[in-house]
Amino acid sequence: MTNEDDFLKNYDPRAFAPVAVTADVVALTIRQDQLCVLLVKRARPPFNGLWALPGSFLRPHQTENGEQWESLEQAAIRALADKTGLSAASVPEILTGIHLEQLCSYGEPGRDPRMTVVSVAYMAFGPDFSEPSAGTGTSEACWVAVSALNLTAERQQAATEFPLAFDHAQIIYDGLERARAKLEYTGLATAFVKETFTLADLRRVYEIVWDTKIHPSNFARKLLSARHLLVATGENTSRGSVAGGRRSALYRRGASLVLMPPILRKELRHG
Amino acid sequence: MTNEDDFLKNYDPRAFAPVAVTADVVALTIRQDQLCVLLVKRARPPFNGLWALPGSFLRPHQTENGEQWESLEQAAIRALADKTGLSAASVPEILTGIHLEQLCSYGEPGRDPRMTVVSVAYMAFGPDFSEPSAGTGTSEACWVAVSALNLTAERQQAATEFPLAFDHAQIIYDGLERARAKLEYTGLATAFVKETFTLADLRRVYEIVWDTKIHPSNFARKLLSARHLLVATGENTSRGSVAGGRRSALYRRGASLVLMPPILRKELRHG
DNA sequence: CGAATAGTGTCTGTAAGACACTATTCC
DNA sequence: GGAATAGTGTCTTACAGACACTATTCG
Repeated sequence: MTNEDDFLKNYDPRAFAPVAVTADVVALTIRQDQLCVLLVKRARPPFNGLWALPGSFLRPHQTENGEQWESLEQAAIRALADKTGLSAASVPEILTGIHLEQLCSYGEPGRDPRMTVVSVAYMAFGPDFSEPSAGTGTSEACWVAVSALNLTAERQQAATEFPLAFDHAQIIYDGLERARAKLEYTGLATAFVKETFTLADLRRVYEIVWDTKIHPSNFARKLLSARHLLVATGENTSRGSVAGGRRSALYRRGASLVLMPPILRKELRHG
Repeated sequence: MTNEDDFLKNYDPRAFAPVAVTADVVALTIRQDQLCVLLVKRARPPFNGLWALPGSFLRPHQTENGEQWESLEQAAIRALADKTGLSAASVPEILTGIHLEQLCSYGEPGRDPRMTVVSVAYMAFGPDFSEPSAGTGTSEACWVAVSALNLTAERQQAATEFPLAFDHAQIIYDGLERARAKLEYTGLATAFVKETFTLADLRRVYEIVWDTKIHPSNFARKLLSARHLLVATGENTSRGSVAGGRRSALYRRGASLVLMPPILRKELRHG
């Protein structure tokens, strides 16, 4: 393959017009009975002062073998770490118990006024990220209830306290749809709770993300009938709720991530 | 916002190290009772002589307002048109009745030996694309039965007549999974058949994509019970099959794209 | 004890899968 | 007529949703 070798030696990557790639993260968690997304307040143009998803340009870093590029997923993790004031050292730590997955890519011309930017959006689900604090290029970072974003069915925003930069309203909208859909047929809800949890904890996740009430006993029957989704620890909670009540059994994530048969949202049933 | 304006005026996009973005298309259709994917044979390095998905670098084109970049979707359509010998003029035409959707993005360092390349993969589903012919940079283009690719569960290839370039084995594997999954809960099967079709045509799509047998009458009951998925045209086929048989009713896609309740694949039922 | 929560048992309606049976149509 | 396909009717089983009832636990 000397042909291939010659070709590569003479290849000039800068012959192409520049495109930039970013990894943006839609991080979701549940706080105070509300579904919240992690946002940062931009401290520089473009969209200075508006709110945005934590994101980062895909970039090379130095290794002993010279310049080495990071993967999209690494860039997403770095965005989550940088912009929330977590040290790079704690990256493996914040990933413990945090579920990261790719959402979608966005590349409409003009979505970034600087140049053509393709953003690969990721989703992060977690029970409790550490308290955010502003990172480079941002003046603030906080968890914002998604209801406060006033997202419309057209994936835009109505008047809000948190105006979003770029096309991030659209990305967050898509991310929420993904999260709601995945609760139906996967064990994603377990990503929102701590390592051990009760069925009531899980039910609360569904009720908050879907904004519905769910019948407790049927819910328990359904989740426990899915094989290898939940594993009983044999332990119980140390006490009932403040208002009284029996102590409930504790569970842990099982080997399976699929919820079969699925729980279908009422509004979607019957097409 | 003069601050923003100043910032943009002085912004140099070439300050960033180069990344390239491509749109690659996993085009699927059914030919001769086989699920087939569109592949091109590369006629230049890298991976000269190996098979690849039709793809194209995201690039600017000239308009009356100067340089304007295309969207990811436009690049995907262009890849489908260019590399299959269809003229650019026929692009709207080939899109008639072809369903295009984004699959996933791939950006592992080293996946392209030339430079860092992020590929945004799209899926295209159609009843019958026009006959492919080699485009720029390719020596051949044809529909290859996915079974001939010998894809393994690890998203690699076993020995095959069609060795794939880059990480395209992985992309195709992911695309097939997506297609199989979407048959369960959407009307995607209608994208594989002509504008009017019989229930047997649809059933054949399921049987080929899932590689299973499906009970005809239960299948019909299921699809007809999904509201607004199919619309009876009132017409029948002009004749039965070669071997005899009653004439069957013809249907058209309805307004709905969701199949609710879903048809679950046997191997996935019960978790 | 009374209120609140966890968990079990049971009934009912819906629908999936299986299959028998009728209706056509080609050869 | 015989084979093949389209479409209908019905039986059985499984399970979702509803709800009554028991078991705990806190104040």
